[in-house]
Amino acid sequence: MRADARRNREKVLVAARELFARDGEGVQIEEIANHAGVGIGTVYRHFPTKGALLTEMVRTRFQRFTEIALAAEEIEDPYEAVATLFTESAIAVEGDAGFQLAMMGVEDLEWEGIEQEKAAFAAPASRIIERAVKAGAVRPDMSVDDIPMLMCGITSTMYFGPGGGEWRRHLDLILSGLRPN
Amino acid sequence: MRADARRNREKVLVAARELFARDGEGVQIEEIANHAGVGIGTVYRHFPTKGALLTEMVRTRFQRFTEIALAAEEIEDPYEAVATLFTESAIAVEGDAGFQLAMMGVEDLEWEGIEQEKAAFAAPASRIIERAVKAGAVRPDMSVDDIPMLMCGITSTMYFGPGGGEWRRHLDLILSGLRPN
DNA sequence: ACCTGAACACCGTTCAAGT
DNA sequence: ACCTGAACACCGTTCAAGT
Repeated sequence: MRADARRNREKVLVAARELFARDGEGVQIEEIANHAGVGIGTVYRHFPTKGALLTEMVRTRFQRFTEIALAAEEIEDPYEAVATLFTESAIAVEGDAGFQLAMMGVEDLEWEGIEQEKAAFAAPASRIIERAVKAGAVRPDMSVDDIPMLMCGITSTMYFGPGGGEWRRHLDLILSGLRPN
Repeated sequence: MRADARRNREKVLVAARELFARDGEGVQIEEIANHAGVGIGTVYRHFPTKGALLTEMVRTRFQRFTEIALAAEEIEDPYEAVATLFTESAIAVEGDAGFQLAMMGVEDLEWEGIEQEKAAFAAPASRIIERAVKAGAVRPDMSVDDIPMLMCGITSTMYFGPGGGEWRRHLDLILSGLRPN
């Protein structure tokens, strides 16, 4: 790839990241192109469809969840590790439409190497859950597979209520639902 | 309103109900018009925008939740009444994109008399919650206002997993999160 | 009054012309 | 090789002509 092409690709990504975080799926390609200082054609040269560009955003966001899981794993208390995993992920999602799509869309979006990235998240996340199960800090039937589903539910609720902060209560209810008994 | 106009309006609603339940927000106005056997202009004569037509669908769906709440109120066991309210609502939502929008969109959609309809739902629903709280069957801080939020979360999760039936587990976790302690 | 569908606007996408 | 933006396609919406 030519140096200027690489630079343009990067400019598109930066612009898309910013506008997408602010405006969500609604951003127009032309707006992204203007903001990046390139023509629309250039955006399409690097990302064949709008969906492909969004997918690239989601891919980047996704890695952040893995970092959060790795950090949460360091927490001593088994239950606190689980609670932190959920809470930190939710905070990352809050106010960034890019993250929200990442959370709501994980099930349908596809990209090269998605399996590895899912596995990279699942590894620390399973260890956190398993430890909490063994310690009796969460229901014995809890599994990693519950995480995306529950996070999707919490995310879907982020614009609820006046301040939009009701998701904290939602999270609270979920966490209490994960406790044993 | 002229008799033929009224008939046309009804035909549009029937067509919209069917196609909207099947295909969700994606249905095209032209498709609805064809299916109803009228011109596009007629659809627009009765519903000024696509959003207005969708809102009308949601409004109809919404009343169903009130019926469910009234039926659930008849259940003797205070906890079962709460569980049934959630479960029946979720079943109604499942597989009908119209209901799903009703659930996901309650917070932003607006229509004439929405307050009364919300109140009509809130009345039996609060009685159910209050009774369960007094009986110690759910957390003492549970309120009617939690219902739309939680149902929105469950709905957002309806296409998860292979069969799309994982929402039952989600509901299970939520219900267990609602128990006292 | 109400119905109809050609025409317009908007936005995602393509591609011929340019460097 | 890569960039550009005029042109095309699609779909929501309008409105002049018809009954």
